[in-house]
Amino acid sequence: MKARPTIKDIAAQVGVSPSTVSYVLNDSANHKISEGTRQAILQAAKALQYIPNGAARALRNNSSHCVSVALEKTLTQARFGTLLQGIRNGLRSEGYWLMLFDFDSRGQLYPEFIESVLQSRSEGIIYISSDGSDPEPEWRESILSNHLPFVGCDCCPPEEELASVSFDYERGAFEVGCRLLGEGARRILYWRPSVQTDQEQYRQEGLRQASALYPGTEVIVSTLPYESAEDGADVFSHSQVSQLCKQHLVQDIIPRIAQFQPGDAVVCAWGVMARHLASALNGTLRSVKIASLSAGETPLLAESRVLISRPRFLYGGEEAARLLLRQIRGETLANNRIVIPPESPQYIEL
Amino acid sequence: MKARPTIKDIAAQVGVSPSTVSYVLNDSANHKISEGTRQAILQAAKALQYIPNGAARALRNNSSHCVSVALEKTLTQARFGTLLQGIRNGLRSEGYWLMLFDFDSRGQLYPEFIESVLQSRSEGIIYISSDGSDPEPEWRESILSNHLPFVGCDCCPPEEELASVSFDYERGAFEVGCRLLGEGARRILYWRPSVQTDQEQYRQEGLRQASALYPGTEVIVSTLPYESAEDGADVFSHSQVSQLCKQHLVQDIIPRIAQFQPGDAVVCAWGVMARHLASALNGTLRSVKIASLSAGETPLLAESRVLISRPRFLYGGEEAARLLLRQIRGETLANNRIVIPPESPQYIEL
DNA sequence: CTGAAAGCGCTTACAG
DNA sequence: CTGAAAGCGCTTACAG
Repeated sequence: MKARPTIKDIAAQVGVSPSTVSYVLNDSANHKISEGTRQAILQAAKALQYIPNGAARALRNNSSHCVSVALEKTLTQARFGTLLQGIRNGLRSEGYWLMLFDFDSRGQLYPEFIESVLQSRSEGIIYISSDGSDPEPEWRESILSNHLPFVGCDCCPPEEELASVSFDYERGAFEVGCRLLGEGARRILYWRPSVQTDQEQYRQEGLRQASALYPGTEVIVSTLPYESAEDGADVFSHSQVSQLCKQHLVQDIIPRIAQFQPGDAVVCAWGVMARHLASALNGTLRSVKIASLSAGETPLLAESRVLISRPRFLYGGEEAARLLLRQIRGETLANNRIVIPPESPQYIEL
Repeated sequence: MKARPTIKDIAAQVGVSPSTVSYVLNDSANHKISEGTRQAILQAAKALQYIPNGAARALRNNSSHCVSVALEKTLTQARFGTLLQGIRNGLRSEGYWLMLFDFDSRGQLYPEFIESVLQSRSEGIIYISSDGSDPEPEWRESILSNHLPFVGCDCCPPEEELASVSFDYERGAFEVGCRLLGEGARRILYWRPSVQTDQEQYRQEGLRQASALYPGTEVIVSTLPYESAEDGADVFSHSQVSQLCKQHLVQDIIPRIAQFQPGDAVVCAWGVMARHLASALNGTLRSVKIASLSAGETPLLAESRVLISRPRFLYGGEEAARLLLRQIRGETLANNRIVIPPESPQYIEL
C-alpha cells in the first residue's frame, strides 16, 4: 500500500498553507476563503484523490466516529443477527462505524470492548446480552468509573446510570394470552424451557396476568428440561433441541392436552416447539390452538395457523444505537431505560 | 469521559522523559533501561491505569491492527454468521480487531469498507460475497490500484492478484453423488433452485461427474423457480420459500420419483427442500434416499436419515483471516486462491 | 544507560 | 481574507 496524499501535498500543489486547505476541506464557518483558492484546493484534492487520515483526525479531535458492539459468541441465532442489523442501521444514519467484539479479554485488564473505548478507538459500547444476563460486575464498574457511553441490549443492569434497551417479554405473552382467552380458551398450557432466565419469568408472568383477567381460566406450565449450550452454530445441537422437543411432546404435552376443549391453547416459548407441536397435531386435535412467543431460528413450517408475537429486535437495535449516540453527544437523557413493546399478536398461515 | 493519563503523566510522576517511558512500556530491544527506573515506570503505569492511545499509535505507526469485513446485509443467514465467526476466530488469535461494513457508500467516492482502509483506520478487507458474485469492477479496481490487502470469501474475482477463499461446491456434490451411486442408486434427482449462481452450476456439475463414473446411471434435474430476495431477516420470506417448495414438491418432485427404484435418491440443494421432501415421504416411498448439500438456516427436522455434505464455512472464515494477515505482513503468497474442501458426506438421523 | 527532538497528519485558536 | 505555529499522544533515529 503506497503512501497516501496528505493535506500538505494539496497545499504544495496549490501554493497555499496546509491550514488553508484544512479550512476549505472542512467548510470551516469562521474562515472565509476566496472563491479562487477554494476551487483550486477542491480541484487539487479531487485530482490527488485525497482522503483524510482517520487516525490523525481521531487523535486530534479525540473522536473516532466508531462504536464497539460486544456480542458473546453466536452470530447464527436470528435474534442476534437481527439486533445487530438494527444497530447497523441506527449507526449508519449518523455516519458511525462499528467494531465487533466478543467478551474476550486477551489477557488485558479489561475485555476488548472496553479496552477499545479506553484506547480512544471507539466512542461507546453497545452490549448485547447473551441470555438476558447483565455484564459482569467488574465490567460495569469500569464502565461507570470511566464514564464510558454504554447501552445494554436485552438486559437491565442494576446501576441506574447504565442505559439499556430491553424487550417487553411480559407484555408479549400477556397479549397472546388475552387474545386466546378472548377467543374462548379456558385453559392455556405454557410450554417453556427450564432455563431460568428473566425472559422466561416475564413470559410466564404475562400469561398469568392475562388469565387473571378471565375468571375461571387457568394457565398450566410444562417445562422442557433444557439448559442453553450457546453454540447454535452447529446443526447437531439444533437437532438435539429438536429431539428433546419431540420426546417431551410425546411424554408430557400430548397427554396433557388430550382432554383440552376446542379453543384451548398451547403457548410455546420457542418457534421450534410450535413447529413440532403443529406436526404432532397434524391430523388430530385440530381444534387446539397454537401460539409462539418467538420465531426462533427457524421458520414455522406447520400446516396450521399459529398465533405469534415476536419481540421487535430490529427496532430495538436501532433504538440502542440512537440511545448510545445521544450519550456520546453529551445530551442529557430523560429516560435511559427503553422498553420495546412487542409486535401485536397475529395468526400466521403456513 | 474524563481525560486519560498519557505517557507524559507517567514520565512526570517518575521523573524521567516520555521517551524512556515509551521504551520501557514497549520492551524496546535496542534500549537497555536500568531495572530501577524500569520498575518505577511500570508501577506508575499500573497505578495510573495507563492505556496507550490507539489513535496516536495508529497515526505514528501507520497500523491500526484492525481489519474491515464487508457483508452486504443479512446476518440472519447461518452461512454468513458462521463465516463471520470463523473470521473473528482467525483475527483474534493475531490480536486484530474487526470493523463491520455493508456495501453502502454513503455518498463517498468508495464504499465504506474501502474508505476505511484508505483512511488508515483498517489494514485490509475481507469481502463476503452475497451469492457467489464478485465485488463490483470499480471496487476491484480501486483495491488493486491502491494495493489494498484483500480476500474475497465465497467468490472468485477474475484478477488473479486478488486473493480468495472459496468453497468446493462441486466436490461436495460429487462426493454425495458417489456415495449414493456406490450404495446402489441408478437415478439421482437433483432438486435445485433456479438462481443462476456459480454455486449451483458447480453442484450440478459435481453430480454429473459422479454419475459419469457409474455407467448406466443418470442425473435428472428439477428446478424450483426461485430468485433470491436477500432479506432472510423476515420470517415471512422464509415461509414464502417453504410455500414454493411444497407446491413444487407436489407438482413436480413427487410425480417424478413415483417410479424410482429402492436406493434411488433425491439430492436437495437446500436444507429446507430436504426437510419438506422428508415430511412428504413420511409414510410412503421410504426407500428413496434423501441428501442435502447445505444445512440451510434451519435444522433438518425430518423423521428420516438424510445424507448431508456441508461447506466448512467456519474453517473458511479462519483461512480468510490468515490469508489477509499474511498479505498485511507483506509475506509473499505461494497461493492466494484457497479452496476449502467440504465435510465428508454423512448420514444424519433425525 | 538515558533524553531532547522531530515527526506521523490533522485542526484551530491566534495573529496578521 | 490568509498563514505560522502549537499540539493531539505516541515512537524512534540520533546524540550524549
